[in-house]
Formats: sequence, structure tokens, C-alpha cells
Amino acid sequence: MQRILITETAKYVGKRVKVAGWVNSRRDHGGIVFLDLRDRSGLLQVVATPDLVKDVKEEYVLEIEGEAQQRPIKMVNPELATGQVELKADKIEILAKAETPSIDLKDLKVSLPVLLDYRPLTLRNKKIRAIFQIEEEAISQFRESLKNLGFTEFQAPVIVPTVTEGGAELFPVKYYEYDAYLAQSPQLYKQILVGVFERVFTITKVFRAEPSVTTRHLSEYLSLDAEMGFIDSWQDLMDTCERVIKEIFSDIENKCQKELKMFGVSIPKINQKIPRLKLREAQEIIFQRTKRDNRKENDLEPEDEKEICEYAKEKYGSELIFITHFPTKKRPFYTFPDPENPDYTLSFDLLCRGLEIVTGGQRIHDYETLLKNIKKWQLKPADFKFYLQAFKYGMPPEGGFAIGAERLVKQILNLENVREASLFPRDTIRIDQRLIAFKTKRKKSKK
RNA sequence: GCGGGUGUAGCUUAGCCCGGUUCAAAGCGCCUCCCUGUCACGGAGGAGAUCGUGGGUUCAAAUCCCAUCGCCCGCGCCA
Repeated sequence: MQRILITETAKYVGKRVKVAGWVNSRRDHGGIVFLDLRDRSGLLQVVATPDLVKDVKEEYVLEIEGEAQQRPIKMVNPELATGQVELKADKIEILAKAETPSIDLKDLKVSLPVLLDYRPLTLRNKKIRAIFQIEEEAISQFRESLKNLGFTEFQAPVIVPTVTEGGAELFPVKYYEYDAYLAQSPQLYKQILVGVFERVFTITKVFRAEPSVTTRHLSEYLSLDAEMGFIDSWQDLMDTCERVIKEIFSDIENKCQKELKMFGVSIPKINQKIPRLKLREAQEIIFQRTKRDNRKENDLEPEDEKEICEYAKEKYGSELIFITHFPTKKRPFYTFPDPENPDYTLSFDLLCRGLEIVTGGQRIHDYETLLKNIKKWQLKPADFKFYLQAFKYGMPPEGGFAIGAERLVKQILNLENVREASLFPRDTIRIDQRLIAFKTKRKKSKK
């Protein structure tokens, strides 16, 4: 007999079917026992006699045969997608036993460390699963949107040589007899590929060895990167980014109502167009509103990001806002300076509900200028010789952006911590388990 | 790295401020029994905690003090 999915049961009323899955819950009434069986499609109530399910406990994996039945009207459960039907079991095979979970999976109320310590188990919880269904949807729509715009997907290398774009800390890797690093960004490769495919994107893990212990940092995160050539203006980049973000949002809104509802949230609002403000303008507004004077700072503080998002919401009805023209010295060497004032760059961040979720900008495509900048940033041209070939042999005006996937999901679902939006988050103290459990902590080197 | 907070049964927490009838309580989970219509079923009973660790103050410490470790949050750095 062929197994059917739980959600298909309704189509088989009056017929014998076979389903399989995990025991989500057991309600024992003495003479009759109810099991909620869970498979990838949903939950189904199974009715069984006590002898059939004698030893069965939560999370046991079962294969159940029986008759799919219409529930009597009074016993319909409107909360359940399959609430109209139930399965009258007559044969149950235990495919796997399960130990009693140390936490309550049905009503998951645990602290973040416990949630992550038991990740293989807690991921089975309905609400936790919903986070990753949303994430999958976002990734898949990112891909679709860009493909529709003529972008080519590529796979970025993760092991990179000594070259860095500066800024973020790198994880070193022992590479045969040499030192190498885990990529902090596919930046240089996506630019090289603009010289090949004009428009490219990649969905790739990146690694940051920042000692950041915050609710918005991960040591390994998923970067949704896009880069495009032959732009007329850097505004094209924001337009593309805005379009992709809007399509991701509306896709999730269309397909994930159930998941959004579990978190009591709705998709971030955008009123027609995402407002665009220069960093200095944003700082002036923040100063006017709060008397907090960060007008000389090169970036927005977390508190400023929240404040300017408040402003965007009040003034433009938008929960997103582009901040543009970051100071040249704050951005990487390849960032295109504003011809009107080279102290600032044609770069942008996209903030959503108080957090930066995208960063992007136009890049310098002229070989000589790029070379000059590498020296100016006190980097070694020799380290960038490989990358520079792309420009030496002709590169159109270009630029791009990168979305932090976990941050995007965090902001959509109003999660408290970005770690919740990562299946297996890595941070300063955790790779799957708390690192201290391995007792292999390196001694701090004396300086 | 800096600052703040926190650590009590498997999980979530109360008790800590004003030490002593709480040397420990509750909900969930667990075990036993009862229950044929529940859907996070219900009912009765039970097991389970050297109150993170070490030291100190005191007649007396979960409670006060010091140290130490873990964890969380904020900042820094960064995306």
C-alpha cells in the first residue's frame, strides 16, 4: 500500500489509507486514544484502540493504516487543516522509537541557548519550522526575481587567498602549506563575473570573524548577492534592489499568510516608493528629532537606525528607507565616489524596521582609478592582481547589493535575535553546540 | 574589549530587596492509576533540585559579601 500525505486524507474518505509520520501528541482516554500524527504536510488526528498504541509516545515514528473517516459534525476541529477528517487506525507499525524530549515541543517556551542546544529537536516545532519556510520563500523569490531580470546565478568560492577588501575580520584556514581564509563576501567574484555575464547573482554563505555578541550578528550568514553592469546611474541599483525586495515581500505575503499569522506580524509596509536619504540628511533629521548630535559620524548607530526608520514610517508610511552617500573613508576601496563630492560615495544601505538588511553601491570600474585606490587604502596591488584583470581588460559601469538573508527574515517576523533565523547559527561561542563543551578553547596568546 | 543583568527540578519561573514556620514552591513534562470523543483532553496520586562553583560573614545563607565560571542584553567592532 502506497503512503499518502496527511493533507491528502480528505480525498480518501471511506477508503483505506496508509500514512506515516511522527507522533505530535497523544491523548489517552482509557478506552480510546487519539494521536496527532505529523508529516511534512501537516497534522492528522488518528483514533486508535489502546492495545494498538500501547507503548507509543511523542515523537515515535509510525506507519499507520486504517480507514479515513469524516468526523461527526460536533467533533470537527476548525483549528486543524485536516479537522474535518480523522484516521481510524487498525494497523500500526513503529518505524522508530523516541526518547521523551527534554522540552515541550508543542508549546516551545525555552530560552535561546536551550532552543539552540536542542536544535535538531526544536526545529520540529511548527512555529520554528515556519521561520525557515519564510526564509526558503525569500531565497527562492530572490532567485526568481533576478532571473526574470536577466541575471545569471553563479556559485561563489568560499576559500579565498590572502587578499581582503579590508574591514571585517577573516577566519583563517590551513590550506596545504599555505594560509587561506573563509570568504567574508563574494564581492570580488561577482564583480569579475559582471565582466562575463553582465548581470549575476549568488546565494552564498559568508563568514565574519567579528567579536560581535549582539542580536544581529552571525559568524556565518547567508548573503543574497547581486551585481549588474551597464548601469546608467547608481540609482539603477537601488531601483533593482527595491524591486527585488518588494517582490520578495509580496511573494511571502501571498504564500505565507499562515506563517506570518503565527508570529502575529505582517509584511513591512512600503508606500509606493522606498524613501531615499543621504546619510548627512538623516543625521540632521535625527538631530532635529532627538537632539542627539551624530552629524559628524561616518555611520548610523543602532539607535539612529531605529530613529530614522521611525521617521520614514511617520513621514512616508514606509517601514524601509535607503540611506545613501556614506563617507568614502568608511567604505571599501572599490566604492564609487560621488562626482559632486568625492568625500562621499555612491553607496547605500537599506534599513528595515530599524535594522540594516542590505548594503550596496556603485563600484569603480576604471582600472587605473581602482589601482590608485588600492594603494590609497594601504592594500597591496599584488594581492589584487587576479581581481584587477577583470578591469584591466574592460569593465562596464557597474554596481550591486547584498541582502543579509537572516536579518531579512528577522525583520519580517520581528524576531528578537538573528540566531533564531539561522538553522544552525555560528557565533563566538557556538558551532552547533556550545564550544566550551568541547574543552578545546585556545589559550589567549600573550601580546 | 567595555557596561548592565542573570544563574533555583528535564523546561519555564516564584522565593532573594526586609537572612530563621519554604533547607525550597508553581506550571509544563515524567511515572502509576482512572477515563470511548479529545484535539496543548481531563481527574487522582507520586518521583524529581546538594538553589552555577569556591570561599567568607552569621547561632542560622537560595537570600548578605568576595572571587570564579556560564549565559543574556546593550555598546564597541561590524553587515
